[in-house]
Amino acid sequence: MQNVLRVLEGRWKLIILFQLFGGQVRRFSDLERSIPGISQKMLIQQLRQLESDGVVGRIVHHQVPPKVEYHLTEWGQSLCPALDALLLWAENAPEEVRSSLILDVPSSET
Amino acid sequence: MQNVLRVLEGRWKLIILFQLFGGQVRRFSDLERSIPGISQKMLIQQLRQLESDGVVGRIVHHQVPPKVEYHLTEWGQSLCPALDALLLWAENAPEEVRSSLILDVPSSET
DNA sequence: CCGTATCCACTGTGATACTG
DNA sequence: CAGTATCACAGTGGATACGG
Repeated sequence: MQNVLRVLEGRWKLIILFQLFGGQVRRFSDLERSIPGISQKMLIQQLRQLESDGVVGRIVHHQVPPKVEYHLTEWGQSLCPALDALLLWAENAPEEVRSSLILDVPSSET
Repeated sequence: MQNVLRVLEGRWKLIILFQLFGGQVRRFSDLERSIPGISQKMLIQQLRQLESDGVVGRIVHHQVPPKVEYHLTEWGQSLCPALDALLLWAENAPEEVRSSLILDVPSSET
């Protein structure tokens, strides 16, 4: 049990999983763009861990330029109900938590 | 969203939450005993964070000996469906993940 | 019983630069 | 585009001892 929960540990794991929610197939650069604040290193690291834990699958298309796609495995898919419940829970969060103390305002140009 | 998910980050958060599942009211020492491997420091630290994030409530009974009880707040209760789904997911985990590489065999006595 | 304080090691995370 | 390598740092986590 503890063992299994550790699969989800890591700052970006759940966020990544949400991106793959519902059977989506996403490219590396796609994920990178969709998750503000994540670095390539963290993205690849967490993906690799999820992959080796059997939650995420990885498909390499041998092309130029390279193209790699990620998706939920079957077991990963079975996480979706939990993800869904989590989403619902997060939406009901009190304001103090939502805004937290974390203010990252990436001033997008001018 | 990211902000809200961070409430659940931390090695013992989910495990603690599972102990409080379904409206249980548990004492400090009770929790400590129920979670093998956790230290007092970690238990109190994670409890305090959960408390200040509004997930867990704390009730002090001014007695000798002291008695403090923890429980889920209303918002914490609304996490239960997710916890439930997570439990179901964990039970469907492939064997490789369940056994993982973590073998902690605390040789008891002798 | 329920914490707090301190010390210390480790590992998770992040910025940056580089490669196939 | 996708990924690796390195370095540096902060926070987490663990052991132990002490206090109300």
